[in-house]
Amino acid sequence: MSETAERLKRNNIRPSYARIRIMEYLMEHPVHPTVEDIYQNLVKEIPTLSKTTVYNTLDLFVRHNLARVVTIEENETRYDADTTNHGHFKCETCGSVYDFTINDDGLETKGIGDFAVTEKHVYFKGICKKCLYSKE
Amino acid sequence: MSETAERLKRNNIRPSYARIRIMEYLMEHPVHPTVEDIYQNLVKEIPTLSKTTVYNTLDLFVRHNLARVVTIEENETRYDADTTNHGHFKCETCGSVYDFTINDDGLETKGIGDFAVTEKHVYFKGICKKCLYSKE
DNA sequence: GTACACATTTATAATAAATCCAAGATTGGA
DNA sequence: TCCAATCTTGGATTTATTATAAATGTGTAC
Repeated sequence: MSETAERLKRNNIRPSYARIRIMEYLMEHPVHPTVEDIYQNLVKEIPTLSKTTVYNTLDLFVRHNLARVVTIEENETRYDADTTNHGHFKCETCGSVYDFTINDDGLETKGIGDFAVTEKHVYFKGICKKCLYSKE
Repeated sequence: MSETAERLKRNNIRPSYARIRIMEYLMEHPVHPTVEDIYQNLVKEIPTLSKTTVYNTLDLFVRHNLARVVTIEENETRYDADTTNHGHFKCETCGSVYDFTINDDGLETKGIGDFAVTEKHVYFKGICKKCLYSKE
Protein backbone atom coordinates (compact mmCIF):
# COMPACT_ATOMS: atom_id res chain seq x y z
CA MET A 1 0.00 0.00 0.00
CA SER A 2 1.26 3.44 -0.84
CA GLU A 3 2.52 5.80 1.79
CA THR A 4 -0.33 8.17 1.10
CA ALA A 5 -2.85 5.38 1.52
CA GLU A 6 -1.32 4.48 4.88
CA ARG A 7 -1.52 8.07 5.94
CA LEU A 8 -5.20 8.36 5.03
CA LYS A 9 -5.91 5.16 6.92
CA ARG A 10 -4.16 6.41 10.01
CA ASN A 11 -6.52 9.38 9.86
CA ASN A 12 -9.61 7.19 9.57
CA ILE A 13 -10.15 7.91 5.92
CA ARG A 14 -10.74 4.98 3.62
CA PRO A 15 -8.00 5.22 1.02
CA SER A 16 -10.00 5.14 -2.19
CA TYR A 17 -8.14 5.76 -5.42
CA ALA A 18 -9.62 9.22 -5.87
CA ARG A 19 -8.66 10.25 -2.35
CA ILE A 20 -5.13 8.97 -2.72
CA ARG A 21 -4.62 10.78 -6.01
CA ILE A 22 -6.13 14.02 -4.73
CA MET A 23 -3.91 13.97 -1.65
CA GLU A 24 -0.87 13.17 -3.78
CA TYR A 25 -1.74 15.99 -6.13
CA LEU A 26 -2.01 18.39 -3.22
CA MET A 27 1.38 17.34 -1.87
CA GLU A 28 3.12 17.32 -5.25
CA HIS A 29 1.75 20.75 -6.17
CA PRO A 30 2.21 22.96 -3.13
CA VAL A 31 1.02 25.99 -5.07
CA HIS A 32 -2.36 26.08 -3.34
CA PRO A 33 -4.42 24.71 -6.21
CA THR A 34 -8.11 25.40 -6.68
CA VAL A 35 -10.75 22.71 -7.06
CA GLU A 36 -10.70 23.45 -10.77
CA ASP A 37 -6.92 22.96 -10.98
CA ILE A 38 -7.11 19.63 -9.22
CA TYR A 39 -10.07 18.44 -11.23
CA GLN A 40 -8.64 19.42 -14.62
CA ASN A 41 -5.37 17.69 -13.96
CA LEU A 42 -6.67 14.51 -12.38
CA VAL A 43 -9.51 13.95 -14.83
CA LYS A 44 -6.82 13.25 -17.44
CA GLU A 45 -5.86 10.07 -15.66
CA ILE A 46 -9.20 9.36 -13.95
CA PRO A 47 -11.69 10.08 -16.74
CA THR A 48 -14.70 9.29 -14.58
CA LEU A 49 -13.69 11.72 -11.85
CA SER A 50 -16.40 14.20 -10.98
CA LYS A 51 -15.92 17.64 -9.56
CA THR A 52 -18.24 16.85 -6.69
CA THR A 53 -15.80 14.18 -5.59
CA VAL A 54 -13.01 16.73 -5.53
CA TYR A 55 -15.15 19.05 -3.38
CA ASN A 56 -16.19 16.24 -1.05
CA THR A 57 -12.69 14.87 -0.72
CA LEU A 58 -11.11 18.23 0.03
CA ASP A 59 -13.77 18.95 2.64
CA LEU A 60 -13.01 15.57 4.16
CA PHE A 61 -9.30 16.35 4.30
CA VAL A 62 -9.96 19.70 5.93
CA ARG A 63 -12.23 18.12 8.54
CA HIS A 64 -9.52 15.57 9.32
CA ASN A 65 -6.82 18.23 9.40
CA LEU A 66 -4.93 16.87 6.43
CA ALA A 67 -5.39 20.05 4.45
CA ARG A 68 -6.21 23.68 4.95
CA VAL A 69 -8.24 26.23 3.12
CA VAL A 70 -6.24 29.18 1.85
CA THR A 71 -8.23 32.34 1.25
CA ILE A 72 -6.60 35.39 -0.26
CA GLU A 73 -9.29 37.72 -1.48
CA GLU A 74 -10.34 35.55 -4.31
CA ASN A 75 -13.60 33.95 -5.02
CA GLU A 76 -12.04 30.56 -5.63
CA THR A 77 -11.12 28.50 -2.62
CA ARG A 78 -7.57 27.18 -2.59
CA TYR A 79 -6.23 24.20 -0.68
CA ASP A 80 -2.93 23.48 0.99
CA ALA A 81 -1.69 20.11 2.24
CA ASP A 82 0.68 21.88 4.63
CA THR A 83 -1.29 22.20 7.85
CA THR A 84 1.47 23.74 9.92
CA ASN A 85 1.14 27.37 10.81
CA HIS A 86 2.62 29.44 8.01
CA GLY A 87 1.88 32.60 6.13
CA HIS A 88 1.00 33.22 2.51
CA PHE A 89 2.22 35.96 0.28
CA LYS A 90 0.36 36.80 -2.88
CA CYS A 91 2.20 38.67 -5.60
CA GLU A 92 -0.21 41.11 -7.18
CA THR A 93 1.85 41.23 -10.35
CA CYS A 94 2.31 37.58 -11.25
CA GLY A 95 -0.40 36.12 -9.06
CA SER A 96 1.85 33.52 -7.44
CA VAL A 97 1.20 32.55 -3.86
CA TYR A 98 4.32 31.95 -1.79
CA ASP A 99 4.59 30.31 1.61
CA PHE A 100 6.62 31.87 4.35
CA THR A 101 7.33 30.78 7.87
CA ILE A 102 6.02 32.91 10.67
CA ASN A 103 6.72 33.10 14.33
CA ASP A 104 3.75 34.77 15.89
CA ASP A 105 5.10 34.74 19.43
CA GLY A 106 5.79 38.42 19.14
CA LEU A 107 2.43 39.29 17.66
CA GLU A 108 0.57 41.47 20.09
CA THR A 109 -3.17 41.28 19.94
CA LYS A 110 -5.45 43.55 21.89
CA GLY A 111 -9.18 43.15 22.08
CA ILE A 112 -9.64 39.40 22.00
CA GLY A 113 -8.09 38.57 25.33
CA ASP A 114 -10.47 35.89 26.53
CA PHE A 115 -11.28 34.40 23.16
CA ALA A 116 -10.37 30.82 22.34
CA VAL A 117 -8.26 30.93 19.18
CA THR A 118 -8.18 27.75 17.12
CA GLU A 119 -6.71 28.98 13.85
CA LYS A 120 -4.35 31.77 12.95
CA HIS A 121 -4.08 32.96 9.39
CA VAL A 122 -1.61 35.49 8.07
CA TYR A 123 -1.38 36.65 4.52
CA PHE A 124 0.47 39.48 2.90
CA LYS A 125 0.09 41.02 -0.50
CA GLY A 126 2.62 42.90 -2.55
CA ILE A 127 5.16 42.25 -5.25
CA CYS A 128 7.54 39.31 -5.19
CA LYS A 129 11.27 39.44 -5.74
CA LYS A 130 11.06 38.04 -9.24
CA CYS A 131 8.59 40.69 -10.40
CA LEU A 132 10.43 43.48 -8.58
CA TYR A 133 13.64 42.84 -10.48
CA SER A 134 12.07 42.22 -13.87
CA LYS A 135 10.21 45.53 -13.77
CA GLU A 136 10.51 47.50 -17.02
CA MET B 1 -21.98 69.38 1.52
CA SER B 2 -21.81 66.45 3.92
CA GLU B 3 -18.59 65.41 5.54
CA THR B 4 -18.67 62.12 3.68
CA ALA B 5 -19.10 63.92 0.38
CA GLU B 6 -16.07 66.11 1.16
CA ARG B 7 -14.07 63.05 1.97
CA LEU B 8 -14.95 61.36 -1.31
CA LYS B 9 -14.04 64.51 -3.20
CA ARG B 10 -10.68 64.72 -1.49
CA ASN B 11 -10.06 61.21 -2.79
CA ASN B 12 -11.03 62.11 -6.34
CA ILE B 13 -14.36 60.35 -6.24
CA ARG B 14 -17.40 62.19 -7.47
CA PRO B 15 -19.75 62.26 -4.51
CA SER B 16 -22.91 60.87 -6.04
CA TYR B 17 -25.79 60.08 -3.73
CA ALA B 18 -25.30 56.32 -4.02
CA ARG B 19 -21.61 56.61 -3.20
CA ILE B 20 -22.23 58.82 -0.19
CA ARG B 21 -24.86 56.53 1.25
CA ILE B 22 -22.77 53.40 0.66
CA MET B 23 -19.78 54.97 2.37
CA GLU B 24 -21.95 56.13 5.26
CA TYR B 25 -23.46 52.69 5.60
CA LEU B 26 -20.00 51.17 5.74
CA MET B 27 -18.92 53.57 8.45
CA GLU B 28 -22.10 53.30 10.49
CA HIS B 29 -22.05 49.50 10.36
CA PRO B 30 -18.51 48.41 11.14
CA VAL B 31 -19.54 44.77 11.16
CA HIS B 32 -17.96 44.00 7.79
CA PRO B 33 -21.16 43.86 5.78
CA THR B 34 -21.51 41.92 2.56
CA VAL B 35 -22.71 43.41 -0.72
CA GLU B 36 -26.06 41.79 -0.02
CA ASP B 37 -26.30 43.44 3.43
CA ILE B 38 -25.55 46.84 2.01
CA TYR B 39 -27.89 46.46 -0.92
CA GLN B 40 -30.83 45.14 1.12
CA ASN B 41 -30.59 47.98 3.62
CA LEU B 42 -29.99 50.83 1.21
CA VAL B 43 -32.58 49.77 -1.34
CA LYS B 44 -35.21 50.65 1.27
CA GLU B 45 -34.34 54.31 0.98
CA ILE B 46 -33.00 54.29 -2.58
CA PRO B 47 -35.52 52.10 -4.43
CA THR B 48 -33.72 52.44 -7.74
CA LEU B 49 -30.42 51.21 -6.36
CA SER B 50 -28.97 48.27 -8.22
CA LYS B 51 -26.63 45.66 -6.87
CA THR B 52 -24.18 46.36 -9.66
CA THR B 53 -23.83 49.88 -8.31
CA VAL B 54 -22.97 48.50 -4.90
CA TYR B 55 -20.32 46.26 -6.46
CA ASN B 56 -18.92 49.08 -8.58
CA THR B 57 -18.86 51.53 -5.73
CA LEU B 58 -17.17 49.19 -3.29
CA ASP B 59 -14.54 48.32 -5.88
CA LEU B 60 -14.00 52.02 -6.37
CA PHE B 61 -13.54 52.57 -2.64
CA VAL B 62 -11.06 49.72 -2.42
CA ARG B 63 -9.06 51.07 -5.33
CA HIS B 64 -8.95 54.49 -3.65
CA ASN B 65 -8.06 52.95 -0.30
CA LEU B 66 -11.23 54.08 1.41
CA ALA B 67 -12.27 50.52 2.19
CA ARG B 68 -10.79 47.08 2.46
CA VAL B 69 -11.89 43.63 1.50
CA VAL B 70 -12.22 41.28 4.44
CA THR B 71 -11.93 37.63 3.56
CA ILE B 72 -12.44 34.97 6.16
CA GLU B 73 -12.99 31.71 4.38
CA GLU B 74 -16.43 32.54 3.19
CA ASN B 75 -17.80 32.75 -0.25
CA GLU B 76 -19.21 36.21 0.27
CA THR B 77 -16.86 39.15 0.17
CA ARG B 78 -17.10 41.51 3.12
CA TYR B 79 -16.07 45.15 3.24
CA ASP B 80 -14.58 47.30 5.97
CA ALA B 81 -14.28 51.08 5.98
CA ASP B 82 -11.45 50.84 8.49
CA THR B 83 -8.32 50.76 6.37
CA THR B 84 -5.86 50.80 9.22
CA ASN B 85 -3.95 47.63 9.94
CA HIS B 86 -6.01 45.48 12.25
CA GLY B 87 -6.91 41.85 12.69
CA HIS B 88 -10.21 40.03 12.41
CA PHE B 89 -11.51 37.29 14.63
CA LYS B 90 -14.35 35.11 13.46
CA CYS B 91 -16.34 33.21 16.05
CA GLU B 92 -17.18 29.82 14.64
CA THR B 93 -20.12 29.47 16.99
CA CYS B 94 -22.07 32.68 16.52
CA GLY B 95 -20.48 33.82 13.27
CA SER B 96 -19.63 37.32 14.48
CA VAL B 97 -16.52 38.99 13.16
CA TYR B 98 -14.61 41.06 15.71
CA ASP B 99 -11.85 43.55 15.10
CA PHE B 100 -8.72 43.51 17.16
CA THR B 101 -5.65 45.66 17.12
CA ILE B 102 -2.36 44.08 16.18
CA ASN B 103 1.19 45.12 16.50
CA ASP B 104 3.11 43.15 13.97
CA ASP B 105 6.51 44.54 14.87
CA GLY B 106 7.29 41.30 16.61
CA LEU B 107 6.07 39.11 13.79
CA GLU B 108 9.00 37.27 12.33
CA THR B 109 8.72 36.30 8.71
CA LYS B 110 11.21 34.10 6.92
CA GLY B 111 11.17 33.40 3.24
CA ILE B 112 9.95 36.68 1.78
CA GLY B 113 12.93 38.81 2.64
CA ASP B 114 13.17 40.90 -0.49
CA PHE B 115 9.48 41.07 -1.27
CA ALA B 116 7.63 44.38 -1.29
CA VAL B 117 4.74 44.01 1.13
CA THR B 118 1.82 46.35 0.57
CA GLU B 119 -0.89 44.75 2.68
CA LYS B 120 -0.83 42.64 5.80
CA HIS B 121 -3.85 40.62 6.78
CA VAL B 122 -4.28 38.68 9.98
CA TYR B 123 -7.33 36.73 10.90
CA PHE B 124 -8.01 34.26 13.66
CA LYS B 125 -10.81 31.81 14.11
CA GLY B 126 -12.16 30.30 17.30
CA ILE B 127 -14.85 30.93 19.86
CA CYS B 128 -15.59 34.36 21.26
CA LYS B 129 -15.98 35.24 24.91
CA LYS B 130 -19.74 35.49 24.72
CA CYS B 131 -20.13 32.01 23.26
CA LEU B 132 -17.52 30.51 25.59
CA TYR B 133 -19.43 31.57 28.69
CA SER B 134 -22.89 30.75 27.42
CA LYS B 135 -21.88 27.20 26.56
CA GLU B 136 -24.41 24.60 27.82
C1' DG C 1 -16.40 -17.11 -3.44
C1' DT C 2 -20.97 -14.84 -2.68
C1' DA C 3 -24.15 -11.76 -0.76
C1' DC C 4 -25.26 -7.94 1.77
C1' DA C 5 -24.77 -3.55 4.05
C1' DC C 6 -22.50 0.52 3.83
C1' DA C 7 -19.38 3.91 1.86
C1' DT C 8 -18.08 6.30 -2.16
C1' DT C 9 -18.62 8.32 -6.57
C1' DT C 10 -21.18 10.11 -10.27
C1' DA C 11 -24.23 13.10 -13.12
C1' DT C 12 -27.52 16.39 -13.04
C1' DA C 13 -29.90 20.05 -11.27
C1' DA C 14 -30.36 23.91 -8.05
C1' DT C 15 -28.48 27.90 -5.72
C1' DA C 16 -25.96 31.97 -5.17
C1' DA C 17 -22.16 35.38 -5.89
C1' DA C 18 -20.03 38.12 -9.07
C1' DT C 19 -19.50 40.09 -13.60
C1' DC C 20 -20.75 41.86 -18.12
C1' DC C 21 -23.06 44.89 -21.08
C1' DA C 22 -25.83 48.18 -23.36
C1' DA C 23 -29.16 51.60 -22.52
C1' DG C 24 -30.75 55.34 -19.76
C1' DA C 25 -29.91 59.01 -16.24
C1' DT C 26 -27.10 62.38 -14.12
C1' DT C 27 -23.45 65.53 -13.67
C1' DG C 28 -19.98 69.35 -14.35
C1' DG C 29 -18.19 72.56 -17.33
C1' DA C 30 -18.32 75.34 -21.66
C1' DT D 1 -28.68 75.44 -21.72
C1' DC D 2 -26.22 71.96 -24.04
C1' DC D 3 -22.79 68.50 -24.55
C1' DA D 4 -19.67 65.07 -23.33
C1' DA D 5 -18.19 62.31 -19.86
C1' DT D 6 -19.37 59.76 -16.03
C1' DC D 7 -22.47 57.09 -13.29
C1' DT D 8 -26.32 54.01 -12.60
C1' DT D 9 -29.48 50.55 -13.88
C1' DG D 10 -31.56 45.97 -14.82
C1' DG D 11 -31.24 41.96 -16.96
C1' DA D 12 -28.56 38.34 -18.72
C1' DT D 13 -24.32 35.52 -18.02
C1' DT D 14 -20.77 33.28 -16.00
C1' DT D 15 -18.77 30.75 -12.41
C1' DA D 16 -18.24 28.48 -7.81
C1' DT D 17 -20.48 25.59 -4.76
C1' DT D 18 -24.04 22.56 -2.82
C1' DA D 19 -27.88 19.21 -2.95
C1' DT D 20 -29.86 15.05 -4.45
C1' DA D 21 -30.57 10.60 -5.94
C1' DA D 22 -28.94 6.85 -8.57
C1' DA D 23 -25.05 3.93 -9.54
C1' DT D 24 -20.91 1.88 -8.34
C1' DG D 25 -17.42 0.00 -5.38
C1' DT D 26 -15.71 -2.17 -0.98
C1' DG D 27 -15.19 -4.90 3.27
C1' DT D 28 -16.96 -8.52 5.92
C1' DA D 29 -19.69 -12.46 7.44
C1' DC D 30 -21.02 -16.55 5.90
